[in-house]
Amino acid sequence: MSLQNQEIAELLTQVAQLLEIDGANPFRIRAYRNAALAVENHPRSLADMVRAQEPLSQIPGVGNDLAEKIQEAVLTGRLALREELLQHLPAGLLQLLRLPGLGPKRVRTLYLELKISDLAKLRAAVMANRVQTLPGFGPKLQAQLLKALNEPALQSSRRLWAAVKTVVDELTTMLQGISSVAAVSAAGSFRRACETVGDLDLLAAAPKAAPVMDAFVHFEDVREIISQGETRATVVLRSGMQVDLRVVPRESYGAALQYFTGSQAHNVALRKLAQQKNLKINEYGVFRGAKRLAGAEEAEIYRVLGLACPSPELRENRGELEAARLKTLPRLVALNDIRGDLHAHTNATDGADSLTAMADGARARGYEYLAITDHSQRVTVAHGLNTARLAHQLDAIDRLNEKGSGLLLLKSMEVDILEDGSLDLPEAMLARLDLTVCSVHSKFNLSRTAQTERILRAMDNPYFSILGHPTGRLLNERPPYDVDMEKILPGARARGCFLEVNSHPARLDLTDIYCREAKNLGVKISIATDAHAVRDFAQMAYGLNQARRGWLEPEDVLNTYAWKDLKKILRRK
DNA sequence: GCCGTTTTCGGCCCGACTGTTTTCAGTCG
Repeated sequence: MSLQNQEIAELLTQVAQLLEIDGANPFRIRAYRNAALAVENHPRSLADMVRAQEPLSQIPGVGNDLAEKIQEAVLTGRLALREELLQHLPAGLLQLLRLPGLGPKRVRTLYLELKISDLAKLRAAVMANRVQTLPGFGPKLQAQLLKALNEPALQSSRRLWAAVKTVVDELTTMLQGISSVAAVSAAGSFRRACETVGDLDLLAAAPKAAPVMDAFVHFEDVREIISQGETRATVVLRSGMQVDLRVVPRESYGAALQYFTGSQAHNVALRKLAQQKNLKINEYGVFRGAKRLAGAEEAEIYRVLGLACPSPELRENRGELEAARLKTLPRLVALNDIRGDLHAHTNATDGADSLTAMADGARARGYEYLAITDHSQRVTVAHGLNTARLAHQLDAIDRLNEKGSGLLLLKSMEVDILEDGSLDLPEAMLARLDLTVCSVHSKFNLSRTAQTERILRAMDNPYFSILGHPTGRLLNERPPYDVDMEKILPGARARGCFLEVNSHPARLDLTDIYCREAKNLGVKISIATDAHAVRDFAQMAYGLNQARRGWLEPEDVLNTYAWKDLKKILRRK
């Protein structure tokens, strides 16, 4: 199996880190880092491009030399340069780089002066008090290293966006309560609506930073202050989450918000663009010489560069700057475009609420329709419906619809895709449904080929409508099953099938990259909550995040259509 | 190592904070 883009990016990053410890030309190192970012964010599989003999040097940041190295990585799974570097720089040094306070220079010093090549040797040297006497080290740094070695949990773990949202709401409310604060926002990966967030970045506008910083570091939930300067502070909350706050004057708020929202790759590209126009961007504004051209509002920053303002979700340097220049940015799908939910369970299987309660909940959200998609028989742990119980439910739905409450209940089921690719419901029953959500709930560990064929075979069934949670992953818990999305998407296209973005905060598959690929192929997406209770309907926001990161517009999303139109879209030829 | 509507050579995004220093290097985002 050939390397994924992320694995190629990881190899390039490792080379950059090793070159850095080696003391190589900083600009050469940057070239490897830039290339790693470009590869990681590239919408197409580089392995496919190599196979199709498409030139990799068309990717910005990848020149002839790196194109050759990437090709080597794809074809052999290895990089000769990386292995040469590892001849004289042990791989354990890369672990040392992850400790806060240790960068390439200090790691190099540790290795050259004390032959420290891994975490265990570092611990021994720290315990023997030998680190604090090295040049560039001191007692405080040594103590900090010991602490980090003793608390591996401090090494950053990423949290679900939905979990961070709670913290953001709390902290922004607290900061907004300070009378001098003119504006507050989360920035960074949270604002870009990434599926997980590492450190949380917050930004506030106030004429004087000191009172805001003071309130922040004394917030009741703060466990530890990592650093505190005049305008920036970093704390760790009791939950272990690290939060950075930056305070700027109101006239710089837009520039700071742009800057701290990132992504890094987006900002680097934006600054290069500014340079070409003889402008300088920093977190205080856009400047020509000493003259500030913009700063108070984020959109101004883009405007003075001749760009439309891309939504934060798009800022990954995946073509949004080009689209901003051409004024062709997408009109991203939003909550008020959503007309219904196409994946929901009731207490007939593993849901918590009754059919009528779910219908009432959907109506309360202003939806036009709700598909009831209880599990099929095979999912015994969820008490899946057999033919008789499903028939009973369909009759109940008919009776509710006849009452005409303003909400249309769609007859559906989350039908299991069995190992051989057949569907877990007889054809006569499938024929009674308005649509189906078909999902894999077993045999996650099939080979990539077998798993892909299993799903494509299921899609051959004319009653297959939507592939539910397409990769089966649970963020921070379970990896996706091995499936070739580069085959599934065109396969769905050819068969008139659709894919789901599952809005459960830990699922969120389809991922952003594949949402975009689906859009490009003309495969429409269902953004669905997989609600197991009325309260879960609120999860729609999380699925929307992912869809927006994937550049989806209302017309790309099944459940933005009125039922009379959706019915036609779903119809198989 | 990449890149070019001033350049095929000579640049390369920018600033805050800390600790180790004695004016600043290293780290981080």
